[in-house]
Amino acid sequence: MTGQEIGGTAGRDLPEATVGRLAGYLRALTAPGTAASGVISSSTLAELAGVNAALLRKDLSFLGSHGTRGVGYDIAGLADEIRRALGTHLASPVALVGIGHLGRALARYAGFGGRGLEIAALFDASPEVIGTRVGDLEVHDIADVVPVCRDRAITIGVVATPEGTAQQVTDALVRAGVRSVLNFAPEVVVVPPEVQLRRVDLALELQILAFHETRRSSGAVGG
Amino acid sequence: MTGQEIGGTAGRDLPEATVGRLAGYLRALTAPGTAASGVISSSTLAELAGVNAALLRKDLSFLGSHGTRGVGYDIAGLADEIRRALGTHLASPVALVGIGHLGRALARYAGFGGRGLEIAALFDASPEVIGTRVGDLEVHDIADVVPVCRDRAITIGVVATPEGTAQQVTDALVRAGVRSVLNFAPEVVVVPPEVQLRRVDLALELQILAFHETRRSSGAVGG
DNA sequence: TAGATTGTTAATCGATTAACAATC
DNA sequence: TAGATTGTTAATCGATTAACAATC
Repeated sequence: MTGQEIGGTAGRDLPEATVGRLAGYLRALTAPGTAASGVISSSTLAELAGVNAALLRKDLSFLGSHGTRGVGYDIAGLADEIRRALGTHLASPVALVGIGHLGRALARYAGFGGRGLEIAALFDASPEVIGTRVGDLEVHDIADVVPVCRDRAITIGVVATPEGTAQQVTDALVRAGVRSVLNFAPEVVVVPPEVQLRRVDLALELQILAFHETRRSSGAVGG
Repeated sequence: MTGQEIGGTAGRDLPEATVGRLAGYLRALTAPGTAASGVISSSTLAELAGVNAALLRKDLSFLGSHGTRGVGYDIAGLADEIRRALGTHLASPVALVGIGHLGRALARYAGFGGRGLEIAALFDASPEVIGTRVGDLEVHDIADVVPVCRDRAITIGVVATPEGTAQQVTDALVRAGVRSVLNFAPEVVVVPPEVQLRRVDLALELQILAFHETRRSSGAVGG
């Protein structure tokens, strides 16, 4: 799992944490408030992205990116380099399972397009939802997940179903050829070793926040 | 920022990462599939929670928790210890701003109750939404955020509004006395130093997943 | 006692930061 | 040249893991 340099192509082997931040840099670079051309210094961009400038430079150095000493980074060029590194030009098709409120929020989320992601198929188990449309897409029966995903060459799946269903939904996605799963259900899901799994627990972040808040109000720490 | 032991009370000074996992242990301990009484070993619980057993024992050691060597941990007793450490018995009131799909998903999220969190007030800016009800709660005008939050002693806020509004909504929450903010909008938000801020970027997790997926399918690493 | 499992130490790993030589 | 800013090194920090003595 340590740095394997492959074929001399720079920017292949990015630390996990760097990948997560690069998206933030790209967002800052392309935000309405940022000039589209010209140069930007690491300290300015770092402030826009909310990180330390040394960390930003370190992250960019993984891309083999080269700014100009004494000057800064070319805005358009840097944006292109990050896009290339993240593969945002490839528009990976994504299957979204569970068309409740969270699923709809994700389906309509505007930010996907520019980030190399395209919601390509929607699935649900409820007869009232199957056959309806959300935006441009029709909601399919989860029972059809295998043919639909195969047909659209979908390899990424998002599980936004109610608690208790995540494992079977994930199993179905894996049978359909999905190799990466993002699970929003607050359950442990098991996948074969060749399948990548990430989890987002919406309540957890809030719980962590509440923990610190409670600690403060009970006077545990000064300041 | 290094371990300050305060007043001899065990479990006060938990590493950030430990706090996040404790919630997962509690969930596993209280899941339907787990016995409610008896003992459980660190390796069994670790598997249920999806973590390494040594890490689990280390996390629990921060609580001053004491299992029984050669036996394991008392299930009910451990659950209580974790609840106490996380403060889940305190039911912190939370204000939720932005009653779109994401906001509704959060408002109805069943998992909050048992986790020390209570959505106590809803706010939106849209006249069509203000005055409607979601579950037991009426949606208030965001303009009323100060009196409503003060009245209900709310110190935690969740921002689930469309892009471009997060900063002003956060400012309003801070004016209303909120000291911890969870921001779901994919923007950098600035808060006074005494206010705690966390961010969740829903698209980011998917983008990270897609990055690894793309890497694999382009043959960058052997599998 | 023998077997099992904790609690803790020490080693490892990865991520962040400060500092500064290189260089535009 | 003088000033500015990168790219990189070394120091630091925190989190994870393996190993094992303690002990039930």
